[in-house]
Amino acid sequence: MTEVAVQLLRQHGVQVTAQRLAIMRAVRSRPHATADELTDDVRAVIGSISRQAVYDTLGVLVDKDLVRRIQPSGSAARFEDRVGDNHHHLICRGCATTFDINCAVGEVPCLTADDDHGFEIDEAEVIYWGRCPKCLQLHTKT
Amino acid sequence: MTEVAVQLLRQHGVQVTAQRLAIMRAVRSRPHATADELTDDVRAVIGSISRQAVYDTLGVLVDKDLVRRIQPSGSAARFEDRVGDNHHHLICRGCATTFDINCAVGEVPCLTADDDHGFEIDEAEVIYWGRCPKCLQLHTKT
DNA sequence: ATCTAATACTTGACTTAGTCCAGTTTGTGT
DNA sequence: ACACAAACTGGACTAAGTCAAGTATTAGAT
Repeated sequence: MTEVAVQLLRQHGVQVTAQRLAIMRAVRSRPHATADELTDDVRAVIGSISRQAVYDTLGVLVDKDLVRRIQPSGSAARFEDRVGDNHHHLICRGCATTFDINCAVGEVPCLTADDDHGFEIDEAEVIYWGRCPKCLQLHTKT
Repeated sequence: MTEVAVQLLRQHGVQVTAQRLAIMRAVRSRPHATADELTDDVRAVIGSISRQAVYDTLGVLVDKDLVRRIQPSGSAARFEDRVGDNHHHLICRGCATTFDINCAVGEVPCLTADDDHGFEIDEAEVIYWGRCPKCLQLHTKT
């Protein structure tokens, strides 16, 4: 029985390499990590990898919709393997902690703009900004 | 009669300087511009300005809610002076052209997450991604 | 009108995130 | 096992933004 990651890659016509598998596992085990954090994780497992391989692979995975890239203000891009369910994100302005949020109103109302200006829209990205409980305490708001 | 920009700054307890006024006018006259583009615009008007002054000023203006910062994937931060009305954005994946979009469902449904994880949420940012008519033509999709 | 303290601006070095490119290595179908 | 396409490495480079020290400007008090 072949690992699921291997199958996923094959299914999408992508060559299977040690680096790619390690990156996929890293994304899975630490959602919302930056490319740098993933690089560290991968190095801890397979010894070494070039920065370029990490960026290339993440690019390929995003392209094949095996991984989703989110890019919040003021921080590097983050990656997650939860794809295809149109969920959103809640990010702390203080510490950048990120949570997944299910689509707000049950259906997918956020997916339809009132005027599409002739665009072919393929995604509606929603980010909720605020402060997590921990950061609220620190900035003593009386 | 004092210019509106001057009044706005004074009202928010911010010193009025030639640089700040020029930046505010630039943001007003070219919405969704990057810091670099604004720098160029300002230089064209008042001769010269340091990069730092531009970043500082934009930071102050964003802080005082006189300007809003948006940070789309794969491009530098962009700024606009339309604030306080919770509108969203439609961005072309091809050329980064950006349009304002009024809140999708009339009310503000996008502002409430189904589970706030104890966060104090202050903003829901929505970005619609797609391809503008021009870019659709180029990538001949038959 | 002048002075002064606080605020803002300039310059230049630095950092972080990411890309480009040339050369080497590895995966996969035959 | 072979060959070639695809992927990886290493190093230089770029873009966006920040830091810090010194100089100039603003705005309120005299």
